[in-house]
Order: sequence, then C-alpha cells, then structure tokens
Amino acid sequence: MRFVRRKRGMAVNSANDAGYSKVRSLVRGLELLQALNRNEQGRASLADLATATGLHRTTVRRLLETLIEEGYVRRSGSDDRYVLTLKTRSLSEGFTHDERVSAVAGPVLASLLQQVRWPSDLCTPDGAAMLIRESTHRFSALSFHRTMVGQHLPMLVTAAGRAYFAYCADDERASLVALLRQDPFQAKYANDARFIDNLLEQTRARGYGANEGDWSEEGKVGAIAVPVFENARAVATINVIYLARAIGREEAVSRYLSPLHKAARQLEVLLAKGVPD
Amino acid sequence: MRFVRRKRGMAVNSANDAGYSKVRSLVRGLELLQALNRNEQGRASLADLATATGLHRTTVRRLLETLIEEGYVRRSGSDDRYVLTLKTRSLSEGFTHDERVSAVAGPVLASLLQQVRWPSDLCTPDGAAMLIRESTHRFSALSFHRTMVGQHLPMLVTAAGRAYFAYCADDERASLVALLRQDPFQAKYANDARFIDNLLEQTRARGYGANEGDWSEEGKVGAIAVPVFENARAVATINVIYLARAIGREEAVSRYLSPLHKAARQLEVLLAKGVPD
DNA sequence: CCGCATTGTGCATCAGGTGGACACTGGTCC
DNA sequence: GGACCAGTGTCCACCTGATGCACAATGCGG
Repeated sequence: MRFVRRKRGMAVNSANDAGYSKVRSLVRGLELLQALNRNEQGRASLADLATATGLHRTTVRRLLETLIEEGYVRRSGSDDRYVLTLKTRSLSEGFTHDERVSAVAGPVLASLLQQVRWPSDLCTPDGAAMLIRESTHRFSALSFHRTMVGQHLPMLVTAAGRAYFAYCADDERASLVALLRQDPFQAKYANDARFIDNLLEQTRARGYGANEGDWSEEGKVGAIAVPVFENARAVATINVIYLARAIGREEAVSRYLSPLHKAARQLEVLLAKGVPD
Repeated sequence: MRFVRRKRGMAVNSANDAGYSKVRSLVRGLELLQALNRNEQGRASLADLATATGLHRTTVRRLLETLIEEGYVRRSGSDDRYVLTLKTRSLSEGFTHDERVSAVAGPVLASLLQQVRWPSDLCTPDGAAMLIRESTHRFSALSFHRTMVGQHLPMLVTAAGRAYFAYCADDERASLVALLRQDPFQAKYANDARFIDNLLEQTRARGYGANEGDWSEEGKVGAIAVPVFENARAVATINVIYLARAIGREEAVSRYLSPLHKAARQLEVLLAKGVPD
C-alpha cells in the first residue's frame, strides 16, 4: 500500500493486479499503431505489420481497416502501404512532459508524508502559476483541503511558486515576469522591483520558498517549498503546508526542511533513471 | 478511381468503403484515450470518461484497466483519477509533420499524371536528401522504376533536391550546406562555391529545378521540379521524370512546367485549408 | 507461360467483451 | 447523527463480434 490513509473508493489493489483480463483487440490495435510508428516514415505494408506484431494477417487487416475508418491511418495511393496520419497526435497531445515528474512522485510524497504528517504537493510551472500535479492532502490526517490536484497556485505569493521563481533559469524568469505582469492578481507584485528583488534574495538565502498567509485566499496557513532539478534545470517544486497556529515557521523549517530536501533529491534520482518504458 | 492504373493488389475500393465492420473495442479504446487527452492536464475520473464517451461505466473501467496494464495510462495516487503517461507518445512519434503534405498529395499527383503521362514524385526534405513520400511511378505507363516511395534523392544533383535547395529559407539553406559537407557523395559539390552559386542562380532564373543525367546512378533520365510552399516557406517539391532520349529538355519544360506549377498551387490550397479532422 | 509472393474475401466458431445487478464507501444535507 | 446520494468496486451470464481458416485473385519475375 503506497499511501497511509485511504479515503475514497475501496480499492487497495495497487494498480496492476486488477482482476480484469485485458481487452485483447484494444491491446492488439495499439501494438499495431506502435509497430507502424517504429517503421521508417511510419509506413509499412500489411505483411510487415503482421510479422512485426506476430498477429494473423487478416486480423491485422481488420484492425487497420478500423484505424483507417477512424482516421488514424491512411493507405498511401502510391504503393498501398499504410501510413500514420496527423490524427494519431490526438492520442497523446494531452500529455505534457511535466507529467513525467508527477508519475514518479507518488511514492516520494507518500514517504514524505510519513515523516512530516502535514500534507504536501508536487507542482510544476503552468503559465503565471504553479499547477498542483500530485498531493497527499487526501492522506494526511492534518489536511484541511479536499481536492487539490489540478489547482493553480499563483507564482509570487505561494511557497511553491516562490521556490520555482527563485531557482528557475534566468531567461525563463524573465519570461515569467512578462507573463506575471499580464496577470490581474499578480501584476502589482511583478511590477514592484523591490518586492521581486527581496523575494529572490530571501528565498535564495534561505534555500526554500516560504509563505505565511501572504496568499489572501488562505487564513493562517504557512508553507515551505524546495525546487526539484532535472539536468540542472528546475522543473518542479515540493511543498509542505501547515497551520500557522499549530506550528511556528522556525519550528516548521527546523523539522521539515531536511525531509523536503531529501524528497527532492529522491525525485531527482528517479528522474535521472528515466521512466521505465 | 483516383489513379489511372492499378498494378498491385486488386483493391479498387477507394479506402474507406471496405466491407469490414470496425473492431468495436479498439474504436472505443481510442475514443477513451482521446477523451482523456481532451481533459485538462490529461486527467479525468471514471465517471467523467464514461459520460464523455457515452460508454457504460464498467466498459470504460475495463478498457482503462487494459490501458494501464499496457502502460498508456496510470492512476494518480493523489485522487484516483486517470492520467496519461509518456508512453502515449509512442503512438504518434513515427508521424512527421511533413506527412501532412503527402496525405493530400495523392489526387493532385494523379491529375498531374493524366496531363503529363510521365511519373512524378512528391518529396520532402530529410537531412541532406529529399525523401520521396508519394509517387505515381506505379501508375504511369511510361514508368521505368518499380518502388520509389521511401527512397532518398540527393539534394544537389536531382531536380527535386535542387528545387528545394534554391527555394528554402536562407537560414535553412545554411544548415543544409553544413549537412551536405558531411555527406560523402555530395561533399564535393557542397564545398564548391561556384557550383552552388551557379545552381542557385540558374534554378531561380528558370523557376524550376532541373537534372539531366547529373545523378550518376541514372542513365539518360531527365527531371524538372518545382517547390511547394506553406506559409511562405518551402515544404516540399514535385517533380516530373522523363527519358531524355524520348523528349528534350526544351520540350519537357514547355509542356510540363505549367502543369507542375498548377499542381503545386493546388497542393498549397489544400494545405492552407488544413487536413479535415 | 508458370510459380511465387502478397493481398482480398467469405464464413463458422467460440473466445471474450459487455453491461446488468449488487455491494461498499465517504461526503453532504438536514 | 441519521439518511441520502454520488461515485466506485466486483461478479457473472449472455451473446455479440473478433478471429483465423480456406480459397481466390492479382502482379511480378523468370
């Protein structure tokens, strides 16, 4: 079991051991698409694909005919071979590369939760805000929010955003500032050079992004956050969120900063390894 | 019937009217993937997907379980929603954007063949060569080559290559020259400034790329080619190939250049319209 | 003119995809 | 705190519909 607490659904089945057997024709169809993709120019004959997939020739034919009718494949007029179309892109356009980080973050966040008890989030940049991609809010007994994943945290007034802002590459920060000036809520900060300078200096001096009720939407909520690097570039941040009346900033930092850094380093190792397939 | 002659296979069925009924579970699985892609962050719950696709909830579940086992989807630990993975990319990575041109080229080449009788090819740049993506060699009674699609035509000694080389953007041409200098066969031309200058000047003055047996592999084969533009950028070329002993260059140009230009313009219109779906 | 390789077609079989029914959980509204 | 509801997990019997066999047709090379 990956997480400590389960709130929703009854599933304890950790992902792949579901009692279902796969839908065969879907599996085969996807195999087929992959085989086509592997071929030079995404172009192959019926026989090529049959041997590549190990499927019966007529089965391949029928699957291809289906893919054609659905518009994922066309048959070239020039040599009757099968060719990929633009529509195949629609099967992966929703995937953003940042998702890579999220995919491996689950276990890391879980173990962080065990040490810290307070909930934390994994965030990646998204425009003038940080996008929460994974979170342990559901699993923390101390959590005060319900659904967090998918929410946006404004860049300049949250710990997660500040950590990213301070540690991203210089040219990226310049673009961010331009974007932030367009943001109705954050423009006043983005235009305030003193504010920005202080923010950068403090954050870097401390080594973490911090926030104590600066984000007006929240009451007395505090948070600290650290960046996650890939190839020497910041790609995400991890935060820990606590109630300020329960624990002071000093104490939070002394207790949680080191686990946060450890989690970030774990993530970096996993990223460097590459996602298994 | 799109083309004049059919040599291979017995298929006169123009693509989509095949007598097969679609493989339903494959269609549904792909619909599902698309639905996930359309959702914000490629993330959705079971119920979301069921309503989005109009499928029964348990059906969606089983399909998703299959997609998970195959690695295209993972289930987020944070909120049990379904999320796309990097592997979905493998379903479309083989697709190159140049394919867009090829997809609409078939009918244009077919009508060009009817006017010209000699075979022609649609080529897109690929490294230091032009890649033949569609062709009417199979359909021309005057054809002298078998399979052409997928073959590479060296950039500097073929009509198709020269047309592209002369009409592509300046910065792209600079990169091309760098590449060509690495090419064992073409380096001697790429390093010859006079050759390059003459080539550019002549090609542009004439308005078409030409080749009369310059490509050593061929005997007395001639060809002329014109560029195809998209957004004011050359993206492909169309050529016509003839036997030099059957027809002189003068005559070939006077007869075929105008149909070639018309075909190029037709293609440009189709490209501007965008590919349906 | 004949074989070989590749692809198209029709069809009987039964694996397997489907969706109904029921159970369970957590959240919300009085 | 009790009751309701939305969302999900699990099981299973039915019957669709996916499958691959056998046969035919074609073009190509010799």
